Amino acid sequence: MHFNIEDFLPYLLNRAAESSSASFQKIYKTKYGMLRTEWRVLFHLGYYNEMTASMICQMADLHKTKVSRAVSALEEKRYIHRLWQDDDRRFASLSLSAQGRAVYDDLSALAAQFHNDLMGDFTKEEQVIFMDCLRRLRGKKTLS
Amino acid sequence: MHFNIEDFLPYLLNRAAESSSASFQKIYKTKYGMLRTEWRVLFHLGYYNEMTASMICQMADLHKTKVSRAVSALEEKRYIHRLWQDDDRRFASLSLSAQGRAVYDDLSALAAQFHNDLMGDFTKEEQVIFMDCLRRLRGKKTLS
DNA sequence: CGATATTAGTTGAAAATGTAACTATCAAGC
DNA sequence: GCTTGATAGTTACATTTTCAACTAATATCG
Repeated sequence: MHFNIEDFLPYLLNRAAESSSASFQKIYKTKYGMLRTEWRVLFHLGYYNEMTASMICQMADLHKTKVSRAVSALEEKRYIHRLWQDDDRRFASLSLSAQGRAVYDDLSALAAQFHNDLMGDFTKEEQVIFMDCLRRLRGKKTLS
Repeated sequence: MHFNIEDFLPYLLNRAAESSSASFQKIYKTKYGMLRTEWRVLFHLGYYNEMTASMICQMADLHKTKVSRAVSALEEKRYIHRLWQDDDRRFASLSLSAQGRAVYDDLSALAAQFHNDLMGDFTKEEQVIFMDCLRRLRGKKTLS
């Protein structure tokens, strides 16, 4: 059984992920002082409007400590509101502040543009297959 | 311009990369106590036989401090030899020890199997396109 | 040769992450 | 109501990573 470095899927995926994230990371980092997890939380809230931290954990497959810290950081930056629920006081409902919404609007527009730039090299057919493979891979755990 | 979370390529790539790395990571971590960078360095040496640290930095797109620490760790585990060159005493030629080679053989066989498991869901045509897209993406830096 | 610039690699401090233990609240069974 | 067990989220500590400064060796240019 031959093993070729450059063809090893997890490695290829990581290289592609790192390389594709790198330049976009610079944007939200320098422009808004956010870390990657903060950006992830922000765009989940921007997209779904209202979520609890544990919902974000599930959807984004992030550990609760990471989300907890990101939420604190975003709250300190005044990008989100945290509303502790009366019917179950363990939960807090999270949502974007007006300022956070503005940041989200700016970044999501850039993200969409960035996405299109990346995809631009591929034919329509390649795009469909590529995205489909990625989606099917996400969540799959082999050799457990 | 619409922005859909689940379709944002860097996010999809990161999710797929994290998920596909997670279970394999457990193997080299529990079985040989290695970190990801150490595994990367190890398989580069296994594949290319002899490299300097800076060659690994270039090929694997890793920062020199990360490689430096991984090399020290691998040397401490007696998986690699470090040979300082006489003609240019800044360089050290790195190579696997017999023990390191054995570890590499074991892990690369598992890696090949793991890779095939992951790819197993895709048709031959999908595989070709998918890998091709990944390779083209790696190295591309947009919106710089 | 001697000054300056590069290159290979290391190290220390600060930032970020992961792990496990923790608090606080609610739910279920008795 | 009271005990036990789950769930939401935080905190403390150890491990990793990052960033910048560092040493040591070679290269370049006068």
